[in-house]
Amino acid sequence: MRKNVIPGSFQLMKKINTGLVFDAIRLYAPISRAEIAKLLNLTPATVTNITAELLKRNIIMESDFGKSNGGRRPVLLKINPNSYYIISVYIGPTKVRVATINMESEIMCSKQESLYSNISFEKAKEIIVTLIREVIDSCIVEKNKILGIGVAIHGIVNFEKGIVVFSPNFGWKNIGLRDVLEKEFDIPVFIDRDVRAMAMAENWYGEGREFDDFICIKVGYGIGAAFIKDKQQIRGVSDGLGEFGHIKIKVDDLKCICGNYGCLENYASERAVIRFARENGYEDEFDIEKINLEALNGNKVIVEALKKAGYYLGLGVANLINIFNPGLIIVGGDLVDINIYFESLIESARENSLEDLFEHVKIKRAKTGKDSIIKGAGLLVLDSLFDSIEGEVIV
Amino acid sequence: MRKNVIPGSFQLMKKINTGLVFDAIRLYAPISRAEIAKLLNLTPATVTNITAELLKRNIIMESDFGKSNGGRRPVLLKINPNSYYIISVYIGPTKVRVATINMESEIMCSKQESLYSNISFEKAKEIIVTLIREVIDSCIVEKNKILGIGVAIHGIVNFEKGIVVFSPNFGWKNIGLRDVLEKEFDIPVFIDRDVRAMAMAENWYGEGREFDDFICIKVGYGIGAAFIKDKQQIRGVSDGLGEFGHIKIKVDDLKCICGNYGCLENYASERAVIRFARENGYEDEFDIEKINLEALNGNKVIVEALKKAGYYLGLGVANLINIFNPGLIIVGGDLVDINIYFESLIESARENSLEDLFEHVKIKRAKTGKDSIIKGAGLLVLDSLFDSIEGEVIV
DNA sequence: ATACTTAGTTTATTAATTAAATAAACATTG
DNA sequence: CAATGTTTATTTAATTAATAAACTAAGTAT
Repeated sequence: MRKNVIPGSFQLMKKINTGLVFDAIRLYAPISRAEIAKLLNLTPATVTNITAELLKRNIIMESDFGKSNGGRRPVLLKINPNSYYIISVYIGPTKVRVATINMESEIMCSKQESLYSNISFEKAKEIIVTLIREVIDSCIVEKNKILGIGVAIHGIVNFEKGIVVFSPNFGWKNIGLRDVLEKEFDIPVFIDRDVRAMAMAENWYGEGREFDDFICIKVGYGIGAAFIKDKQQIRGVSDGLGEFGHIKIKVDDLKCICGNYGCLENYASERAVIRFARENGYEDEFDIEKINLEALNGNKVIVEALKKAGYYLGLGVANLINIFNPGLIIVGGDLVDINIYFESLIESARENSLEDLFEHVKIKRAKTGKDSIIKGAGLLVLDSLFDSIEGEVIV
Repeated sequence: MRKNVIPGSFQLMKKINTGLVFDAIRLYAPISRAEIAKLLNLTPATVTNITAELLKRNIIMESDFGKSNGGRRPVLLKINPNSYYIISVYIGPTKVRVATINMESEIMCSKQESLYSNISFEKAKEIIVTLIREVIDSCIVEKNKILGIGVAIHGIVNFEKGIVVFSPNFGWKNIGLRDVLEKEFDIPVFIDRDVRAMAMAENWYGEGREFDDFICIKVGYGIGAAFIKDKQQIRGVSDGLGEFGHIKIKVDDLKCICGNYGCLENYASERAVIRFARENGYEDEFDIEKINLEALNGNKVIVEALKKAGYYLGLGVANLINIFNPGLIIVGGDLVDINIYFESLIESARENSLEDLFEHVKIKRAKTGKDSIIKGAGLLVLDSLFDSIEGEVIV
């Protein structure tokens, strides 16, 4: 039996158009009603109605007059940045960061705390809950202005069920994090994996702004991917989509932490760069900053290691291009910021993909920087703003 | 700027619901109005309205009474098989087949003709046009009952533009096949690649019937893939999605016809099986039937070649599983019908994918058999039945 | 000063779903 | 077996939200 059956209804119509208008303002503010109507193929009257409602709810505001185009001056609309707030949580492998962000994804205040390997969920929960309370208090946000809590976490997450399926660093398995936080704070909670949060940040504030569909890749200790289609996340049948680091690019080669052999992660991640360098006799301690420094200094072993890893990621990217014919691939992570790695990856992607397909794809570095994941976590909440079933919206 | 902006409107509402009702009848006929309403979350009144229109247009018909469930007996609806017809064309590497199919994708009559390598488009066009005329004549179809022409062709096709981008066997490049046929017959023409047609057949009449989303793989001389999401084809930014045969699974290994190295096609296609067998000293002439026979007879060289090729396809399939977390993968083609190959592929897919993801995927052989592509070509037309912009439908 | 443009709102209309009432046809039960 | 309740389907009226068209507002161009 089919699952995704959403019949046409007035609610749906309204939801679609309200969402489109909101998105148009998010993307192109300041923008006039007339422009929105043209952009979305809606009649001016419909735009007036919808914007009136958004204005009444304080979600948007009239900001200024635009320049006349030979007639009455347009009234420019924009998001009302501080009408509502979102609590963003990023649970990384070594620390947790909590922030209050506003409707324009600006960070109002932010606190963080260290985490350690194999920390129990109980302990971590206490830390997280405390940070959330602190952040709420320090921003003096009225509690009824908080739309919800968005959580990004490394590892495997089931968005629909709100469960942390597996968090390698902490050893957590099947933790019902959403329910815990919803019970604690009594507001809606959304949980997703880090790379998906990053993709959402790029979707609305980064390279993906002008695109409906793109692929986002995050290279770190491991490698993950997110797929955006029609500005929405695709999550796969069991919310497991995006284990891009575990595609096989070599047969029966190195064993991976996942138990299999020849996974891309072994050849293209930070782990891989370190291994390549070690194999060629580099003996110093190093982290990602050291690598970058050495690369800039022209250390041959490091340069070669970066080139090699970049080559392999390019191979993986080429596979995505050949399979999926995407228009945009966004790559993020510390390694990607190193030119040698990025250039090698581009060259390899070009070399290993079909020419006709490579011609149509743009490969870009993530634009949203250090805060992308925490901002993206918040966008999980914002994206649900017009999703409620009964036509009743959260706010 | 966003591209796929379809605002909510009455037209859209109607189109969605009419499409859903039609699809429900296609999939679950004979089915009553009440069941449709329950299935689709529509009110009985809406279903009455929509079915009344479909009845008036002769697209569906009332077939029989169902058993009472304690009240009035339901009236069962089904597709009116012979209300309209579709001309289906499959242009394979060595032959072209043309058929008339009815609304239930039954083949009413079918003719075929050989083609040869490097045949000019002019010659081929003449053959195809003649076959279409013959098929129309021999079925005594009133011309105004023909919905359109659906064409499936091997190689690279641009569905939107209706262009054959590249047909390796014939050496065709950028042929405007749709325009040629539309000018000739003055009815709508739709063109797509063979694997996508196959996917459509599986979508409505094969393993994909109960699924919204799946991946379809066709193994032949080469290897292609199609992606179905929400029962619709995904085609990629330049209609080039699905070059699954050209993902790299070995680094710097065998050169492929595409110019690159280490493509999956080199290790998992019919070509690969033949090469593996040759490498191990098998010298007879052989085609796919011979291979199957030898496999059944336990010829070790052939068996090993099949196992090896199956292993590699499984590796590619595992990559798809890891990347996309699909719920269903359908594999078709002559090789797949050979048990040794298929079993090896399943085992390899299991071995090379993440356990959590493999658990959620079903890997099935294509169910629609020899006629799948020609039927699928017709479904390209049927799927556009309610697509017209003005709310005016083709019929 | 007049005519024309563009922006945005208001009013009336329209399309299509939805709710509610009704009818048809059957099953169940005391 | 008559009365009652169910299920199926249609009809009617209500409702929703988009749309068309008229209109107001506020500008530019000549």
